[in-house]
Amino acid sequence: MKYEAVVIDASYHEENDETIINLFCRTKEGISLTARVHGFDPYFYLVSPPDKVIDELKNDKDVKKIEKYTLFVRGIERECAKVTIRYPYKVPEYRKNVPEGACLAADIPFHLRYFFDADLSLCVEIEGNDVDAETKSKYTTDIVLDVEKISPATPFKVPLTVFSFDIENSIRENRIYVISYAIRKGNELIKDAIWSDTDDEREIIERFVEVIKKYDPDVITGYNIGGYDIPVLTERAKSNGIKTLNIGRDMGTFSVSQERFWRVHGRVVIDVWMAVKLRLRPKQETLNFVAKMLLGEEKDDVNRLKIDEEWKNRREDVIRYCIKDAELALRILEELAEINRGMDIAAVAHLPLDDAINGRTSTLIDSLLIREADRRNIGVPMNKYGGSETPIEGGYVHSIQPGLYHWVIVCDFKSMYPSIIISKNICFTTLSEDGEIESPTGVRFLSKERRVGIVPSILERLMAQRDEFKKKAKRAESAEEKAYYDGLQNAVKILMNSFYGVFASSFYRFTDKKIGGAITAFARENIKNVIATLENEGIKVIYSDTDSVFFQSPYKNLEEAIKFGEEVAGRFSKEGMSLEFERILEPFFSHGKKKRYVGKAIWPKEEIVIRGYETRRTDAFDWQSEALMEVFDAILNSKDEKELKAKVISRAKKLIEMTLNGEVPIEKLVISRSVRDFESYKDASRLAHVEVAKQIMAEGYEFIPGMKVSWIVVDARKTPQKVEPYIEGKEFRSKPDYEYYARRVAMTLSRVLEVFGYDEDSLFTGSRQTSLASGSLDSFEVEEKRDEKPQQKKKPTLEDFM
DNA sequence: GAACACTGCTTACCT
DNA sequence: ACAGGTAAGCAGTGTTCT
Repeated sequence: MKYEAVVIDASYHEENDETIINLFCRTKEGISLTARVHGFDPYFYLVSPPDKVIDELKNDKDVKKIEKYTLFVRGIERECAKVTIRYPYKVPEYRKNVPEGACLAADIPFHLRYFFDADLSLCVEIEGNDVDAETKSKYTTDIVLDVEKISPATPFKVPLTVFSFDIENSIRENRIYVISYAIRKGNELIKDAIWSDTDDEREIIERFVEVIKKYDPDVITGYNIGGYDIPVLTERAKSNGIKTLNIGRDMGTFSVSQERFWRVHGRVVIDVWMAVKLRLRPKQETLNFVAKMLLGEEKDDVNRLKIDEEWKNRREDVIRYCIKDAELALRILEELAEINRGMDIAAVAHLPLDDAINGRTSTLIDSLLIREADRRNIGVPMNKYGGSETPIEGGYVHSIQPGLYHWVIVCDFKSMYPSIIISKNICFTTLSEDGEIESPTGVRFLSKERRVGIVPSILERLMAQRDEFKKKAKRAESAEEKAYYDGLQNAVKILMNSFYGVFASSFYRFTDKKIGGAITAFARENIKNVIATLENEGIKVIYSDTDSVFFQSPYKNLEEAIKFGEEVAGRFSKEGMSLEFERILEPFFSHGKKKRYVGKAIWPKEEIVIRGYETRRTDAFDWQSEALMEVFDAILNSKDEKELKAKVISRAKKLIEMTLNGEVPIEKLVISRSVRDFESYKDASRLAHVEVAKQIMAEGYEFIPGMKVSWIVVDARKTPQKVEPYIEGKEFRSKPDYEYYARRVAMTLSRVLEVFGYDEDSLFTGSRQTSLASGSLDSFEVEEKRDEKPQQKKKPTLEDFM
């Protein structure tokens, strides 16, 4: 029988003195399948090993084979020994006895080592034989095969079974009352809950395990399961004398890898909270807040703080509430398309789904790079941990003069760092003192003619692949097909842009700081050259950040501005570097600080573009963001200075006055911030957000490091300022410090408004402004900005507005 | 003693 | 355990002005 399937997760285990690799799959037909691979042994390389070492290894009963290889290591060909051993778990023992740098490829997870060597990808074609009944009983999948033949298959999509769960347990004694679940299987949504009339906890857990076995899900998910539900389940199973919680497809249990990352063989564990944090960046991260925001639905009304009484008095409601939680988490995950995204990354990085979703960025790069290195007999060094080096210099950011500008053209280099790597042949395999390509840092790389770097060639391939997917998306005949290719091209883009980061990191196996430094140096040189050239032509360059350049169009009409933008973009696109004409902003405003601007895009589509400002920040309170937004609206839409002033000054004053008078809904004053592990702070005792986290824990609410907490400032005159937690659904009784809030609003608005002084010429010209005497506009004075070093100015105070 | 300047720590953002 | 560059708020400390 031949199966086409996606590899959900891969693991290995010992069986009768043999290491077996398990590939846990879901087939095209929707069958769950375990493919068992026999006969693959772990190995590593030793660089120029002394004869003595080889002799020792030859006599080692755990060493199966020693072969000679010539590998390219640190710039030259070296004699190496490939050492094949019996057990994967023994590899660390061998590598720790070898001097640094003399051991290669001894830190690659064994299941990935196999994946790379067999050149597999997310989608595979498997042929094999059914195993005997006894072996089959060790797995939960529909089919268990011993693999005869396996090969990569062209990517396809398979609907996965996703299992979301939620636990309600007693606060007093930790005991589990109910476990609910919501399962997506095809188009079906199955919802139910497990509890016991006699409150037999062991029975609840055992029935939960049965449900997992029955539905055999590919993904286990839930809201905050990593920090809460899984630890509770694991602990309660232990307390009940359950030896292994057979959740895995190999009947294994959860294991924790690095702090809060849970894994279980055969399934992908996804914490919806993590996905939400990453994709949505919401102001608050509670399930209720996110569900409301994303699905327009709220949780049922059960008081979790009084769960013991609730369970006694309104059991049905608690069960319903619990089911709803599991369902909401599932639907949020679907809304975020997190699994699809993971499948796309896995497909282009050629990894099992779990490694693509829960793995590190370096794993994605490893997957491409190690295969290519092996093909070309290039030694694969190990990652080097510890040792923090001096950071390399990053991107160039052009300082920005405060003001309102018109007809601003934005261009940016497409995939700038990957383009530089390709065009300058930057790679650890081309790094050489007698290279012909010299970076501004003085580091040299060999020309393509002498040696094509493996990183540049991989990136070139990815670029071509991305173009191909883009073409297919364009030609797609259905919306579904278009979305499919669009997902893949986006995954390739993410992958390409991840290369620079790992090469600039201090621990990655192929990293050399000289490489990362050379990339950014070329980038700075390039963008500075664009800026200088434009300025020489008399074009006013307004701003630039890393790979983008904002400049004023000499033409104040759409048709000619577009033509000009296209002309500039075309002119600076060369040597594989493509400058793209991104948009026209009319008008464009900044108060003179880098990474903060706002503009009205009029081409290619109409939209408001805001970067950096409080409206983008999750730690600003809504009232502050909304007030600033009103000001931006006025700035972007006023016909002239008079209209702007008429609109905005009195309105700003009014908003601040309202704040001072407490005429603000309390929920618009909520401030939220993330809180790390308490131990990680230098001095946690005076940080408002940390105090809030401690307080909500003391009140019995869930808090897990990394979570956002919310509060309201009630007295800012005290040091440290006095704050109180703000908890949804709980009435806030204290009085906010309205003066504090008014001052914060005043600060935010004045930063922007002080750009507009009384000098009529300076307004709406976008030209550099001259210093203005403050006049009847209260404190909205404008100061001259000179190059990099802005002068210190007097802080505007609340009184300035009154 | 209030006001201010400056530093260190912290978070979130931009590319 | 993918990078660096940047703004801004708060606490603490030292300095200056009143």
